Amino acid sequence: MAVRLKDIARDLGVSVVTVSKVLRGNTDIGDATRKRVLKRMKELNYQPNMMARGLASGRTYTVGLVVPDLVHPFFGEFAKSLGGVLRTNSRALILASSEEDPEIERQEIRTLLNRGVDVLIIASCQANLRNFYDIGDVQTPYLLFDRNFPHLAAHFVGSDDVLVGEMATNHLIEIGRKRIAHIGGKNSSPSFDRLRGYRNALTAADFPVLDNLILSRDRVEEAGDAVGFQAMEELLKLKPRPDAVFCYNDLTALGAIDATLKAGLRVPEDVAVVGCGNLRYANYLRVPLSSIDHDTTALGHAVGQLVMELSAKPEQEPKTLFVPSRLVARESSIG
Amino acid sequence: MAVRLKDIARDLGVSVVTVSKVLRGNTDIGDATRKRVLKRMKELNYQPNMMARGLASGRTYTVGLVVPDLVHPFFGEFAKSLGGVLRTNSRALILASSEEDPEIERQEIRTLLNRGVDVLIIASCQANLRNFYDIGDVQTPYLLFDRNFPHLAAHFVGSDDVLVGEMATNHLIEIGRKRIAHIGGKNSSPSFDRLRGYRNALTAADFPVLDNLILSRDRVEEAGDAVGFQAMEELLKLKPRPDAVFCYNDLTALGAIDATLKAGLRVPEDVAVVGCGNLRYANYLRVPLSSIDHDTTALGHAVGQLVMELSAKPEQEPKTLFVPSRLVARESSIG
DNA sequence: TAGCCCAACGTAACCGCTTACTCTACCGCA
DNA sequence: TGCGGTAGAGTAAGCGGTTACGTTGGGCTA
Repeated sequence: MAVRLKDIARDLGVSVVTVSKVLRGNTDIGDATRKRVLKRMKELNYQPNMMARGLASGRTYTVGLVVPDLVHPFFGEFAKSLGGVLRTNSRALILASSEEDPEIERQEIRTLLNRGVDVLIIASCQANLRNFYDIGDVQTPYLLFDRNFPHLAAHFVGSDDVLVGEMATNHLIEIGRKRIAHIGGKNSSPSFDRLRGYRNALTAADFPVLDNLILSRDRVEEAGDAVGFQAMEELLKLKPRPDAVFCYNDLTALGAIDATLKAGLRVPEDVAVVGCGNLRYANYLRVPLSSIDHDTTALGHAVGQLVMELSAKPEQEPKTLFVPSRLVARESSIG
Repeated sequence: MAVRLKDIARDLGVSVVTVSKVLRGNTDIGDATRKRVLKRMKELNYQPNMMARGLASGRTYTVGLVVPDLVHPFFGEFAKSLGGVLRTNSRALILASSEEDPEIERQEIRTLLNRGVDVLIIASCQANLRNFYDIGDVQTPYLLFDRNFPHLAAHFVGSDDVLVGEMATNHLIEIGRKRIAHIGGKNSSPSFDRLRGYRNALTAADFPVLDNLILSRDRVEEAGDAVGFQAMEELLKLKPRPDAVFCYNDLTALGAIDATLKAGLRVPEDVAVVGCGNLRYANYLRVPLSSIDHDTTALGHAVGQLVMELSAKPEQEPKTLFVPSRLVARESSIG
């Protein structure tokens, strides 16, 4: 059986409360007693029972994370980075995957709240704010990452996706492309914002924003390659056809490149492609992919930081934190 | 504040125990009472407090998972698949990443045990059994996956890695290769076993097993591409040089292919390459990669299954479960 | 020397739920 | 008619901590 406070108290002839106070660094314990208690804890390798502590104190030293898809390298890297921060702060991470299904997401959020997580971290796949709202009856602090709800006064940590869209598009402009298309997503703030960035960049360069060069598609996260392939096929039918495309993410870009090559065209000579996410294997692809890198590690650290702040002081003015992104140019654009 | 059993009991004029019994499906409650209780639970959207339940019952409906690296798609996919099974069984998943560091791993295991997980799932990065052993003082059931300790009587779910090695090597033999090399790992059961499979296959085909064609390297998981690159450079210096290589994993294979191409040789004409893991992007690589697919989804399901059995009946004869793997041949071997 | 305060520790209640028993009718049966 | 059995409920005691207050005794001040 595990060692309990009671065991230590008995061994030392003090009360459980005294031991508990030592454990939590309470100051009203004498130095001699404190040392004896600490010594005995070491000896017995005492480990507090988190459930008991959680029940009594209302704090669990646990944070919940809900992501849409663990397979997505972005979320994997994020979880890893976040986990590191939490570990050094003695917090455990309860993980839930929503599989990009809003209903599952709500269920998972409920579950995590029942388990009494101190803070909830969510990359929500809800299409809109309303669906998300009914987590609002709890006072557990939460923060959004990657995907934001613009009109929700919540903490947010993520990329500045407008900037991301601008960077990618500007890059294509700078390498001399004239007809730049965009294959985007739907129903998520990164989709909207990257598209907005794309428009901004074109406008700033006095390029026309052509509706038929903008394709917004569903399922870009789960089946991006197929979606990108099909979207690119459509774009290539246009006359004149685009000479560049900014894709919502790397998977979409892979599909787009595939379609381009299958059509007998060259990347980047005929069509330059920029993706988003900078996946680990970008260098080993048929055409090494130019991509926007999100610095997921920094993102994880930033979120971890905020989580610690929130668990110390739950009520705070909503903060928005942008983690800088950068373009990594490879052969798909600068062949 | 959240709804408690007490609230429901008060509303209905029954005792807390009665409500608790209904909640757990205890049979000694009358039908009328049961219905009233259930109705009120629905109305108030009652959600049991897992910490209280855990504390009182010793069962938490929580399982702990320790993986070496979340970024590795294998573990990401596994966690996703497992998470699905657990969700349908109302279990939560606490995730810990050991970063391939044995010390962190032990720390995480301790943490998870303190939190009272019902079952512990581990892909251990301990180099040997001894380091792993001191989790043995607890009676929390645990199961190993992916990486086994041959002499530990523990539950194991994973691939039959000997078979994996044989399949990969046989494939290379079947396409007519004569000098088949192996770039392998160190200190993990998959490394040993895949190497053994490689030897088996060669021997069965009356091929010599040449030591200079076998390179066992550290860090194949975290930095596989660099490791593979360097190892391949070495192999290519041999005279005569190998005409095929079976790599421990896909990342290693990517590095190996890279080195081969950089040396001015062709894949697969001069050197055929087979990897392991069948990563999602295998099709989009410079040279689409032949690889052994592990069916991670099935693995997750199998583990989930066993977890449920163990949480119902913790003491069981250790089981070993192999999930079938299959070869997916692509251009890196059958160009 | 009375009075007070504070350091150092203890008491009791409680967090929300489960577990093992106890209690009370009421029924059937000999 | 009396007894045991049983269905349907309740009681009490924890699980291992924490929290808000008490309680001590000794040193200091006036």
